[in-house]
Amino acid sequence: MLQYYVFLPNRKAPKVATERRNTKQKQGVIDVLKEHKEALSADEVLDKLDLKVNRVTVYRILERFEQEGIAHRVVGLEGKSYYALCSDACDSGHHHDRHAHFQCKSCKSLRCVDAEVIRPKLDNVKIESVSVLLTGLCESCSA
Amino acid sequence: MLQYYVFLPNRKAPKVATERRNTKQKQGVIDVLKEHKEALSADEVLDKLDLKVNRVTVYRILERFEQEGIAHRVVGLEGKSYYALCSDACDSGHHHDRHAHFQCKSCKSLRCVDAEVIRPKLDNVKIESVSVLLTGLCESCSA
DNA sequence: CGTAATATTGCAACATTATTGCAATAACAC
DNA sequence: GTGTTATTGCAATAATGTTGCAATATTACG
Ligand SMILES: [Mn+2]
Ligand SMILES: [Mn+2]
Ligand SMILES: [Zn+2]
Ligand SMILES: [Zn+2]
Repeated sequence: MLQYYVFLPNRKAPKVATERRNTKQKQGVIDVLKEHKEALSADEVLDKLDLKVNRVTVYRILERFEQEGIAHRVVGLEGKSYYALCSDACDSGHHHDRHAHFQCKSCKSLRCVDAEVIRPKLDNVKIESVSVLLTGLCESCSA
Repeated sequence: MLQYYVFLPNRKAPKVATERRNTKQKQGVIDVLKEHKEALSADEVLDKLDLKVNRVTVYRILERFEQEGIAHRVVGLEGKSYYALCSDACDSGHHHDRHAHFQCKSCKSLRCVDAEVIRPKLDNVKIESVSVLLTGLCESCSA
């Protein structure tokens, strides 16, 4: 069966198949993200990859996954980016995840939490995204 | 009149006065933050300072202002830190600002918005802070 | 299948933001 | 004024992410 960039179940093929190529590096990143419930930084992904992949490639893959709606990005309190696979049906360019995230102040681990986020109204400006980051001590660190 | 670290009106003097010293650099940073309604990054503060101050010093001053409850820090989507004076009565180590922030996707300008943020409950972990970052295009950039 | 087109990768260099160590300076208590 | 030491400035370093470009590997197509 011919596959067009099918990394995840229920994933639509892009209009022009040749625009995207299925590589073992991308698949590796997908696998790592799938295996971990926490959101991961580029370095964390790199560490957990079986395959030897260049640092820059991981950055580029994660960036593209975000654009394509395969993963979403969360900025931690230290300014680092963390990525997690999108659970909802996110489109290329439009994320529909509307959940909050939690980051541990101590170990910096960051994860999606099951708390829906509502989009407030603001005068004069149109709000395109809302990010909610909760912080505190995680289970391990508070024990 | 003798002043003990009195940069802002209604500011309590610390227990031991010698722990804190009133310098023209700190006063300069305070003045810059007071003059601008937007939250400012370290570099922006540096630019707007009349006084010539070292870059590292600005970082250190802003960091301490946050610890002392003089200013609060917001992390933008690019991972940079922005600072704004605390309006509420924030204590050393405890911020009581409970408002959201808005950042323009285009010009990256970031500002406090008058939308109160409630603290959600989470199982297993105690939430210590909540940050809400709204993004979109600011008035200037959408025109 | 074999070939051509080109998306993707790897490497090295660079950019940006922030931190650290340490000696020089300056604010404050007395 | 003098001494103590918090604060500053400077240079070096760290951490995260980006860019240019040549080499490579994936896909389309005959
Ligand atoms: Mn998430
Ligand atoms: Mn604010
Ligand atoms: Zn933790
Ligand atoms: Zn703008």
